[in-house]
Amino acid sequence: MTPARGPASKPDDSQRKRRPQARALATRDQIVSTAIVCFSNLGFEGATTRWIAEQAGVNQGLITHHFKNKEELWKAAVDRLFANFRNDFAARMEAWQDADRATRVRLIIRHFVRYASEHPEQLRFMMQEGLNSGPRMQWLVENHLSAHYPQFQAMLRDARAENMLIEGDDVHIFYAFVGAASTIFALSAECEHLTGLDPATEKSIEAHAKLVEAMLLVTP
Amino acid sequence: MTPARGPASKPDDSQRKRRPQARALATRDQIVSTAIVCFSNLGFEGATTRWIAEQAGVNQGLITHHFKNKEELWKAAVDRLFANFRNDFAARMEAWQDADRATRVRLIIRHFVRYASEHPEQLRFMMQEGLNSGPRMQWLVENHLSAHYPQFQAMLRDARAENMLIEGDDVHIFYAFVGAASTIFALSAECEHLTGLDPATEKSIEAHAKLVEAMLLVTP
DNA sequence: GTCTATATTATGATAGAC
DNA sequence: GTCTATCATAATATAGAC
Repeated sequence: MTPARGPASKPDDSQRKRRPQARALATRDQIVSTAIVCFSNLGFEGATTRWIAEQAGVNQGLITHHFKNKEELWKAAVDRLFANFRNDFAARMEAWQDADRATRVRLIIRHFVRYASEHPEQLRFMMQEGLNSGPRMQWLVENHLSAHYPQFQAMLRDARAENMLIEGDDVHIFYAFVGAASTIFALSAECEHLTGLDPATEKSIEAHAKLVEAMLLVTP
Repeated sequence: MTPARGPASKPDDSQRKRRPQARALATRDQIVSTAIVCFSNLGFEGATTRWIAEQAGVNQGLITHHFKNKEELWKAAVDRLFANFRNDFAARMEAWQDADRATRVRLIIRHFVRYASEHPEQLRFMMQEGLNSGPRMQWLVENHLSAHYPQFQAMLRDARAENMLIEGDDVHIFYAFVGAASTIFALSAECEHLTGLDPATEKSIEAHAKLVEAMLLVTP
């Protein structure tokens, strides 16, 4: 397949270095992307390495080579997932730095709903693991969730300073907010079967964001 | 183990009928109860029939005998789960039939939160299956969920008639409500790891019920 | 109905050629 | 780094004694 590279029996390293590495990284990338979808839809046990490899269009042996085992692949998938989340919100917060505090609170709430609609795999992932209390859930909390919760609390502090937040303590508001914002998108297939509504349409996302905002914030 | 029943080599049916049947029903019951916990915690693929049999204290072969296969056991577990839910709410609705409409709406909302806290397995079960769109999810919607959704809509109708409901359409309010009410209990292990709060305490349940009620109903 | 033993399959992981 | 072939294991389902 690859074009002949002349009579040299052992190719020198300078030629061989870049290209294979780039391809290897692409392979790794492709496996992680596919793993995110598989794990979030089927759970850790439900997703098989064979199926992930097949969907990714790579050989099953490569999963072992790049990630050692299924558990490490799962961690790589989670890392990618939260890196995307962090990058997205970091960019937004920078864009909103000039807005006043009350407006920023509303923007964050609405954007979280929008992010949930665009990344239902993130929410499914969290629920797949959060439902039982195994070691993977613990790893997830310690390595990722625990860093995000204080950011959420900071938002609540701002909202309270503006007298716009519903009464309740942080923990209850956190889970009520996350649940209200994300469940419809995490269960989008069920929603469509049950009610006929596809929650992923622009109109539906906007309606849900408006509802969640109204649920959390008191009318002035 | 069983006391000798005399010299009769073939026991007559009248004596043999009741006792073994009662024991068989108890076995069936025990398997279903255990299956509910296992399936809701680990998901369909994660829960193994071996583990369920072991936890239930019965032989693995009995699962096949009573339920034919894993799928049928799962359906039996769902049927039991929703039967409990229906019975519980039917009893409540009867007890509240004399209350005025506005009070009944508040009672239903609060009781749903309380039920969620007392039966986190129900919510975990729904989420385990609702996250992917396989045939089990379809079965669940058609055989159980589709019967409950109109009841929820009836409650919304009452609430709107009393001008106490937040603005939004039925589908969005439904999933926002279910998510806000149940997520904290479905993810109780995660919640405790992340925040230190055990959501299953009486104080916490009451606080969450109050919050969810405030999120759904407008202040008069 | 209950149990023991086993057949069959499918999964995660590995070995080794290229 | 990539691929094929294979091992070891664990799961569902079955067969048949009691």
